[in-house]
Amino acid sequence: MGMGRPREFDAEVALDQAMEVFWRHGYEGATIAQLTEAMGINPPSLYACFGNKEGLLKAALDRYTKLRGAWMDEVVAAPTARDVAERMLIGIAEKQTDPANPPGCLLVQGGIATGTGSENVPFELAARRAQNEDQLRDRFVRAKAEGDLKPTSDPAALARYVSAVSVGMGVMASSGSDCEALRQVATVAVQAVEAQSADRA
Amino acid sequence: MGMGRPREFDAEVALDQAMEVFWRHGYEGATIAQLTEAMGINPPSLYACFGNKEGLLKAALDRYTKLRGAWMDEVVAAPTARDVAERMLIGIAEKQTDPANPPGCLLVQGGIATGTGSENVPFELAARRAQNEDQLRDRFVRAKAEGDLKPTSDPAALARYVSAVSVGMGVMASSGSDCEALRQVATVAVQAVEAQSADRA
DNA sequence: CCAGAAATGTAGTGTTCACTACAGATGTGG
DNA sequence: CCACATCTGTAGTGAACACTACATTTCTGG
Repeated sequence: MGMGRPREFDAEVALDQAMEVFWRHGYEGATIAQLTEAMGINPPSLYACFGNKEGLLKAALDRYTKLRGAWMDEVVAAPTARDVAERMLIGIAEKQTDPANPPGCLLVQGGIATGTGSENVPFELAARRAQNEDQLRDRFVRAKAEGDLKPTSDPAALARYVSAVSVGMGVMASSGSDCEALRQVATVAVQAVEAQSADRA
Repeated sequence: MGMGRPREFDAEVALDQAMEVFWRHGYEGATIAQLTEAMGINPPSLYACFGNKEGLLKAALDRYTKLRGAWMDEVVAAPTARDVAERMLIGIAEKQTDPANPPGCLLVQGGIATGTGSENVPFELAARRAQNEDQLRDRFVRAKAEGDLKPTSDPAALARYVSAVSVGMGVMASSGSDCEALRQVATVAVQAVEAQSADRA
């Protein structure tokens, strides 16, 4: 009894291509047509190999986390907690803007869908968030002028930081974190602003 | 020449309902059927009043930012930069987990689509992110045991914090922020971890 | 009370989507 | 070389989607 016709494509190479599509367009924004084209195969091959669209995503996530797992191991190998945080966050800044990859993180971006015809919606949302950031920056500029923030502080960077933490908390909340968890994040986050504040008189 | 039949629904009330649907399901995840049902109107009324789905989203965003604008005014009225940050971030922790509203922030959640049949994808992504957080927490527990972090520090909260900042940076990157902007955020963020570190010997 | 203007409800339209039936191709074991 | 198992390409399938034609209703101005 024969073993059947062998597969004509490399599953790992195909997964890399699928990962890129999910990364760039999100789970729902990625269509089977886009995926099969990027993977260089036809729909029946995709379904025979990965079950369905969600199975393909999970396989791509496995590959993604495996690739990043090696990097995370390096991160936690840093000598101090401070250095761990620095290595991780600075590394993320570089990785997530590396033109070799789609921007952002698959684990976040995968949930952001930009189906054909509504690619501008994410930018519309980003523009609204930027308004908040501007308002914060103006306030921090004033704080610096008043001597409330250190002369060496960067009000724009601080505003961006608070805005980024807010966004992170928003994603956490939407995936089920409770108020206490968010409050813990907020409490820690405030300490960075405190570190930029002038000493009390 | 008559003025036509008057509208039978209140546009602002309908917008509130639409905002809730976009907030809960994201832009693409929200279907016209869901929107019209929540708004208590039929599709032709929706299109006559708001143009199309994207027009409805923008109107809902306008209403959302208007509602939050009042709150942001209170936030920036705090006496110091530190208090501004605290008021904002603690307030967000409470608002985004308030059961009266969908979880998270419309300005972020609007871009996260969970169309019918794939509601579990965001949780799948969240679970993968939680793995990273666990790894960080373990590392920070060790750091505390080694005396690297202060005895009063909370390793789990620190890990959640670093994870939240990472997510926020991911969203920023995906909406166009460059490496330098992210690096600024990272640099500020590290200072909160530094504040929890024991003094150098 | 009547003519015109605008909103409403019903019932679709064409398109796109994830997914699959089917026939042919290509391999292995006996 | 033959029976069988598995992959491949073509060509669809039904369902869901955003959006709309149309007839009807409800109002205003004269």
